[in-house]
Amino acid sequence: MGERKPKRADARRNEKTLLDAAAAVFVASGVDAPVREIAAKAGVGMGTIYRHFPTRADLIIAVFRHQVDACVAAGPALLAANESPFRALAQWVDRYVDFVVTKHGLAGVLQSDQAGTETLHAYFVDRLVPVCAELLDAAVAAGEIRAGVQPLELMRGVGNLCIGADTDPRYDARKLVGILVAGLRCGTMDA
Amino acid sequence: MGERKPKRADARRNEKTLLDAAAAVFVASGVDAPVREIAAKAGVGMGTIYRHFPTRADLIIAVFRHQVDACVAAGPALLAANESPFRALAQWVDRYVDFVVTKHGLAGVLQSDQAGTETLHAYFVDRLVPVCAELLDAAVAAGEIRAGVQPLELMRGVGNLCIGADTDPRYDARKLVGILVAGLRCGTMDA
DNA sequence: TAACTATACGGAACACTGTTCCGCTTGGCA
DNA sequence: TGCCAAGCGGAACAGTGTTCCGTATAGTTA
Repeated sequence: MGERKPKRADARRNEKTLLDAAAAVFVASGVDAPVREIAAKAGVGMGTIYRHFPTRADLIIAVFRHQVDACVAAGPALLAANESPFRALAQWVDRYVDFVVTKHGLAGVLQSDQAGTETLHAYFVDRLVPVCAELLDAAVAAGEIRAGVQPLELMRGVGNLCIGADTDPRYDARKLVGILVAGLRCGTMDA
Repeated sequence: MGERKPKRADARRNEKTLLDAAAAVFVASGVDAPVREIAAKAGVGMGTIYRHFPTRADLIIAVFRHQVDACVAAGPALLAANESPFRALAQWVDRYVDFVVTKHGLAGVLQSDQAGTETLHAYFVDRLVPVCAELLDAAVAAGEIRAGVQPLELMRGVGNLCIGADTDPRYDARKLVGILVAGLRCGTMDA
């Protein structure tokens, strides 16, 4: 598994053109830009875009795949480089937030329960949750944070906090995520 | 100010019918149910629904107005009833979360940057932020939480954390909000 | 080089949104 | 009873994501 059947030359060329165009449009108009805009930017018809990327979510995944991979790789690296697992976790979360916040509207698309988004959501979860789990477990084992927080919960919470950070300058997602992470240190809330 | 010009009898009747239908549909199909579905449920044409509620957001506001008012009223009450302003804040936030989480998709609509949602967003912010500010200030003044967190930030953060809580049983918004609130107690994060 | 075919392409068409428009109906009054 | 502004219904519009299918062509074979 892994190797794709070699496609026709024009198909390969179009796929790359589309990825470049999508990346450019995502930066310029946000991740929720119309598919037609991307097709137009690439100088390609609707059929072409949908044969290469069966759904909008697949295109988004393809564009951000490398950055997600980098984030996944950063987890163990931070854990190895830090004395404190908690600091590794905090830094990893910061890195993830930086990634999400700088892509206009990515956080919104990620959490939207619109049809067709399940693939995208699942991709991020599948890749990132295991890494988060590792960091979380290490921090718990070191006694630095409370136990009982699920990795999936934390990832979704962080992702959610990033929503709208790019459209409202009064809303500082990094700050709130910082507070959330700080909250992990305190014991269960005594309300 | 305050008193509306008296409308025709059928208009008043339709307005109430629409509110009831909308409330029912929101419960059954979520807050993002199609407008047509609400019109159908009310046995009314599209024109009628849009004359009474110029935009989807206005209808949502009308349906939830009472519950928002109740939440606004609860703020000062909790502050008066609690020895600790922090506990008042925590309880108030819990109450808000309960409200938002039990309305399918409300949190999502609230944060969506879709066109036409500004009114809805503005309504919630205008009503709730002052209350939040009061509680927040009191807790800061009592030295129970860190300073420097803006009321708007906290409200948006809490609202964001509620997104998707109704569609994924593995995601517990109340728990995460609890962690966020707990994070307010700790000093600035020492990453 | 010429023919042939699986592969790929373009873009019109579809289904579904929120919203607007306008001809028709009707409540309430003279 | 007759009038008409207020109100109504629902077709039509504009903007989504997605599908479909007739046409063009890359790559192979004669």
